[in-house]
Amino acid sequence: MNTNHITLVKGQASSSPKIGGRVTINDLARHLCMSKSTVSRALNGYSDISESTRKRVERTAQRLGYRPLSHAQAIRTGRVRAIALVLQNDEPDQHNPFLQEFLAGACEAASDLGWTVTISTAKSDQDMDAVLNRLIEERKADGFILPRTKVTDPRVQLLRRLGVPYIMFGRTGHGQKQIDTDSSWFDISGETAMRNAVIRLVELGHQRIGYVGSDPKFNYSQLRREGFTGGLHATKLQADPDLLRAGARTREEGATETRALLQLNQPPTAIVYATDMAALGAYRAITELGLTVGKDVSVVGYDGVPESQYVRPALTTYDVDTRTAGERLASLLIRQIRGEPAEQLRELQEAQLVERDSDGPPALSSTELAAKIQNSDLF
Amino acid sequence: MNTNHITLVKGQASSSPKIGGRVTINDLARHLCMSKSTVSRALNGYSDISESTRKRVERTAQRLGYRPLSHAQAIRTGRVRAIALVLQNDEPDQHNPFLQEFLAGACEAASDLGWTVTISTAKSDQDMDAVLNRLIEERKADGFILPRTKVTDPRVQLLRRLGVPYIMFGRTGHGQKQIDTDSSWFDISGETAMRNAVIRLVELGHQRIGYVGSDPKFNYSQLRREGFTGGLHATKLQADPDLLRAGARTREEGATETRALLQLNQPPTAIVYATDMAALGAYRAITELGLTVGKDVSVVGYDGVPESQYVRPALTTYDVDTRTAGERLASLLIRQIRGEPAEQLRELQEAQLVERDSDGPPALSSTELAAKIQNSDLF
DNA sequence: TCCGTTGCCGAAACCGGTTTCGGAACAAAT
DNA sequence: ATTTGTTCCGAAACCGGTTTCGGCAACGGA
Repeated sequence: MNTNHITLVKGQASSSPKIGGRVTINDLARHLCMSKSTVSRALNGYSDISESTRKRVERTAQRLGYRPLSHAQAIRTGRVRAIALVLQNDEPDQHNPFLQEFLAGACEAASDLGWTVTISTAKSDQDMDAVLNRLIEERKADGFILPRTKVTDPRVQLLRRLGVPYIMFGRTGHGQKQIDTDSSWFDISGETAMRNAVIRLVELGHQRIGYVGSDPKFNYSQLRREGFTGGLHATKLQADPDLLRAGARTREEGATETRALLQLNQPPTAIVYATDMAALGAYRAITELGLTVGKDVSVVGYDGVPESQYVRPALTTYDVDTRTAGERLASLLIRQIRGEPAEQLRELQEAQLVERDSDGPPALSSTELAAKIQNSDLF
Repeated sequence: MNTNHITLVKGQASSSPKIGGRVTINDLARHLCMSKSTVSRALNGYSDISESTRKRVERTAQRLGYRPLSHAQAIRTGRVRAIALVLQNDEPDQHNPFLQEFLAGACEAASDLGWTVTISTAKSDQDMDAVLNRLIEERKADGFILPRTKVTDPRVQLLRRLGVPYIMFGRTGHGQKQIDTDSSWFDISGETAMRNAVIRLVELGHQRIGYVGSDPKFNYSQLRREGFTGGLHATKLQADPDLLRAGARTREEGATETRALLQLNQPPTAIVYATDMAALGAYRAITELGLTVGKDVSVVGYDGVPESQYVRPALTTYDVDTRTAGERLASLLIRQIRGEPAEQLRELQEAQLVERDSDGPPALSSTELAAKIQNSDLF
């Protein structure tokens, strides 16, 4: 009777201020007739709780649908169980067709572990610094995913200085020199793709192969370019510096660089592009010279943008699995936050060749091609 | 001397457990020699704090760089100062080129007010329910932005039932019947654009104008279709049901619907598309029939996807300012959470016509066009 | 002069969790 | 029969804020 009376009174006392029907740790403790400290430790796997009570707590928590508020935990633990993604918004040709898939991957991975993803955007490098600082000061996230790693990346410097966990999408450093010895990263081996592209084209019979790179400030540009030259080396083709063009960030620049290549005395019969955007720009340049993509000039891209399957001829490219990238990045970052050493959390993945119609055996030799272009130029 | 001693001791006592150098409300109160409750009320604009002390508190807070932890506030207030965006991921042709701009707008608006954006993805309608429930239970957000409003939207039902603030990107209901009398929304008037497209084409000399709609489950599809028929009505053109095609969700379906239209006995000399994707699909269908886009068949799209400016001929379309949409949505939602009545937080914006090369005066009459198509079909 | 307001602030409770600390109960060792 | 450990749990402090409540001082009115 006595206990009954007590529970009744307690029940009343607690039910009136309860907001939104949430069940708190106090409700749970009351239900179990134990202290809330025991409940908390049971749920958090402390070793000084007996196996039997732990089970009991877990079952009841499950049954009552108890879910701790991450921000209530955060006030003591300092962890909000959230990771952040800060997008930089000042690049040209901003439309990123992969973003949704990337987010889907990251969100799913985070969600499976009971974490959430907060997102923010920055307009410039300075703004990026401000945004990161704000998120850190207000502890809106326990760690950061850094997309589009630059060769020297101010974000990395800031986060490392503050000791905040982060993971890069892309490596820093290239060639032999691995600059970051203590960062974790996930990346897709663009250099392998570029290398394979060269080998593929050589096997198709090409002798002169051009290359159009991407924005040199991003680390992947360096890597892809090295992959390309590595491919030349592997196939014993000599590297003609005239055939190496850098820095096509947009479709238009891709067209411009392509024109430059095709107007050489010895134009390439095939061109490898560091990005699909540049490759798509090339279509126009090639067509305008009266040439046919995939016959007169072979084109190979990289990224696997959706448009690549719709252009005519469809673009042969190396497809990047962006969804998996998001997934791996989130999951690796969370593991890092949970204490695993950053330098052990690294993964490299290959891009997938998608063979389509924009490349094939050369229809003409470089010299013949030059003549044809010379001709069309007269108009 | 005495005070000096005290501050020293207190400073020591507080500096040792201080984590990450953050300045807390206790630090601030100590600095100001007042109670933390006064500090809190001063910063939150309570009326029982004198103007002079409020100023003093604010200045010192500024100087010391004090920023309250939103999750520490949340535990008492129930507000985390965050809005959520849940993306649904099961649509075909998933690549949303606008997402980044949309996010940029939303993040910037939120950030300016000191709020953050958390993001999540759902794989299906049921999953959407689960994701929303989780975010609400764990109070990860104070309100939700719902993109791609459906005609009957389960998300709206759930959130309304739970009394959680939300704002729709798009209206529900169409025609005369405004179903939601108490929801807030932001939308772009697709119906006006469709209507204007018809008027524009009629002024160019077209008599038979076709329409290819979008996925009927989305509310905007209904609205745009009504806009199109409204345009016919306004120009005294009679509405031929054969010329109305529904439900092209992808490029391929856009091509299919276009073929169906062009193989009518009296084909349209111009076609209006509810989405650019469908319009881009039409290019192939039109070309395959030996016709020229912009001469034999005029094409007008809607959305303003980046690709629309790169196809040849460049696509005339109605451009949607997605960035502003994100900005307005976030800012309206936050105002709603802060207490403004939802039904007063509604905004409608117009899409911008971008005149390009895919439409023009009809080269042939409908009958001549039919003959030409008949001919090409023989091959 | 006394009293009732009013303005302004501090003390303390509170929010929902985590973590420290100490002690009860029991078993094993001396 | 004590001592010494273990095992396991409760009480209470704590995290960084907000909010309630009460009280002191000054002020105005009678």
